[in-house]
Amino acid sequence: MAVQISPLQSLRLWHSASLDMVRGDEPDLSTRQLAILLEVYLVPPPHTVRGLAAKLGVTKPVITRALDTMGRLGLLSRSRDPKDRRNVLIKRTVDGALFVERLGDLVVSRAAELAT
Amino acid sequence: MAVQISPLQSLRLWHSASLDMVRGDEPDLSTRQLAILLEVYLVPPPHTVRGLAAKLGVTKPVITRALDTMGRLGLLSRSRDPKDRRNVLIKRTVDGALFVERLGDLVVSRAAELAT
DNA sequence: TTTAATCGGTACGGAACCGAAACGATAGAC
DNA sequence: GTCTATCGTTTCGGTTCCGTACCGATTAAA
Repeated sequence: MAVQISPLQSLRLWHSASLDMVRGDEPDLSTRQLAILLEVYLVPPPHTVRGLAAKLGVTKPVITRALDTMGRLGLLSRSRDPKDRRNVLIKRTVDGALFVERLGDLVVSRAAELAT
Repeated sequence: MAVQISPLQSLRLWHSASLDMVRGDEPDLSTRQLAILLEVYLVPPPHTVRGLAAKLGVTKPVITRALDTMGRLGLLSRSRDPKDRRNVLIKRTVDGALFVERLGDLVVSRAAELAT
């Protein structure tokens, strides 16, 4: 079932959601960081640095730095792939799952408030 | 008419929209910049630096810098308020309106692709 | 007219980020 | 065992951003 939404509603939804993120206590993530976070939590594993870099169309250090920052925030973690120790597997965390869950609930509640 | 959307759909929608922004040619705006841009284009004027800072819960220099950056990109412009020359009024631009319009269309098309 | 309040912008030191390039570690080919 | 390719990370110089504090300009109050 596709979601029915008008351009103006889309913008208003994104607007209020962005405002909530900026105003919130948690440090607001950059667009790149958010894209990485959602990729990890919405797409089935495994996730590697190289794979994420290709998916986002950015260089590897961008991913490494974003993982450093979000790792420090506890939103995700890294571990070596035991099968191929060159790889690093990006894993979900409990805190990260809660964060993403709150994000989804936030959008839902903002969407419910939308007028035509 | 409120928009009906589930948490998972919300996250998938934000995910694909973020990916589009990151992958796009245009430099991807930060969450704060996007919040400012949408505030200016969705809320009736006038918009001042101080007002935006209060609305977003950030300091003035954050707004000044964001206006510098997005002004350089042609997404909005500044001009002194002739009524009270201490104020700076933030104004919309043609390029900015087109950018925001594309953003709305992008979300709509991504929403249409969503499965349950 | 002097004083105080209010605007946006700037200076500052520190932090995070950028892409390109080089690096060590690991794995596979020969 | 020796190359070679492929990982993720680090280094590099340069840019952008952060909040605090201060500045010049403008307005309003005394």
